[in-house]
Amino acid sequence: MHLPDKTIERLSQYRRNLLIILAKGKEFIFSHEIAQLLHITPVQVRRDIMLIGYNGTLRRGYDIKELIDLIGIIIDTDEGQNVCIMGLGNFGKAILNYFAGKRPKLKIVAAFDINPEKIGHLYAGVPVLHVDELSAKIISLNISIGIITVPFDKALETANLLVDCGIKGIVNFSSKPLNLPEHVYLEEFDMITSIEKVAYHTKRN
Amino acid sequence: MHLPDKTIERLSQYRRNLLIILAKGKEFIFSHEIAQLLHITPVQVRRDIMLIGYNGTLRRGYDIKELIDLIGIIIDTDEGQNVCIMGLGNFGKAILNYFAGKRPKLKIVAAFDINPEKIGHLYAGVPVLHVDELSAKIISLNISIGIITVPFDKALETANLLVDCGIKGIVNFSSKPLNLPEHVYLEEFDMITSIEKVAYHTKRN
DNA sequence: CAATAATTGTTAATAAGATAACAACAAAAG
DNA sequence: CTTTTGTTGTTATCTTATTAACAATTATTG
Repeated sequence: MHLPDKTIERLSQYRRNLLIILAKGKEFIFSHEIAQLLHITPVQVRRDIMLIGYNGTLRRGYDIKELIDLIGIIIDTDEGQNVCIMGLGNFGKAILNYFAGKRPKLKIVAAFDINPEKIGHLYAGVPVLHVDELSAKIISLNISIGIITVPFDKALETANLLVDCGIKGIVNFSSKPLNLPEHVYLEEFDMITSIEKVAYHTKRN
Repeated sequence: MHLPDKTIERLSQYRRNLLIILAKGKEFIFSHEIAQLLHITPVQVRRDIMLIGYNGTLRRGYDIKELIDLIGIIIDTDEGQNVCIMGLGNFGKAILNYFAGKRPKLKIVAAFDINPEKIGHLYAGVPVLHVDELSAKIISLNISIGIITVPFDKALETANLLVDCGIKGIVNFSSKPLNLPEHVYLEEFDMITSIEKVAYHTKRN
């Protein structure tokens, strides 16, 4: 089954919002209610749900629990995946705090840095290790995803390091465009571009 | 002149990379060289450049300086725009460090928080103020763009506050989907979604 | 000086994504 | 029991974005 990229993004958001709704005790939800949560159209919600092969009940909507579970089956692996952060600056810390314990199937198990003052401690419950240990730890901790938050000029070597260690996917927060081998999935995440985009759009009037 | 959204994003990236190349003393650049920097196709580069109405010289390529300047005219305003950060957690700090002095036409002039220990100090050269001052400062400092880095559950009220103060554009890093009036431009920036997207794509094999 | 290679600018084709339209049908109302 | 209303699932349409194709033309080579 092929799913469009944008659908995957929305599924992630559906799930997060549905978890909150579920916790409030609601059991069923209509497409237009989900749409309202994300500020998109109901058609889009229905289409996404169609694409993943789920069926709601007419005039009752979608079973929230079932939908959450199905999205889990699509996005996560059974055993979950382990993640590491490259660079424990403010950015890395922000992600760690943010993530800590929130996604049971996506665990940040290590942060790597080169600053001796940081190494050996825990941050948000996650051990901070020296980059020299990367290779060994990726294997022993079974890490498949790396998040790059190092400064611009270290990004390239960090990415290469991860690739050499057999990483499967990378999220790059460094604003340095990366070029990875085909078998490594890359998600670029460029803050500056986002802000400049807003600058452009706020110009007119 | 209407420019596609994606073109704007790439222009921002072209400029940043061209600035580096220019600093190295290079004067002209071919479309395929720019393409290589961002790991996209040369056609796309040429098309973007066409859309902004710039002309290179055949077999010499594009004048780097001119291209940078033109991108500046498109993205920036003459006087520049002032930006504030809402929330001086790790995320806010990361952005401040990152940005400090880098974009002359896009200045972060204030950070707002509610923690009394932070207020009154400077961080990365930027004054940290109490949110109560927001309304006054947005006017006196002429702030037109706000960056939201507060936690999930504070995001909504923070956004409303900004809107009420007449902000023109918002970048939302909070993972809480926002719904703003039409006249306020919104850029959502969802870290968790990015990471989950990578999780999805690294599943297969 | 003629032929070849390289590179831009632009139009045409394809692909991806979003929106609209609507048939099917269940529940509610009369 | 019949009609109306609301909601899903899906196909068709429209829009946006990317890629391919190629004419025009300048520099380089022989």
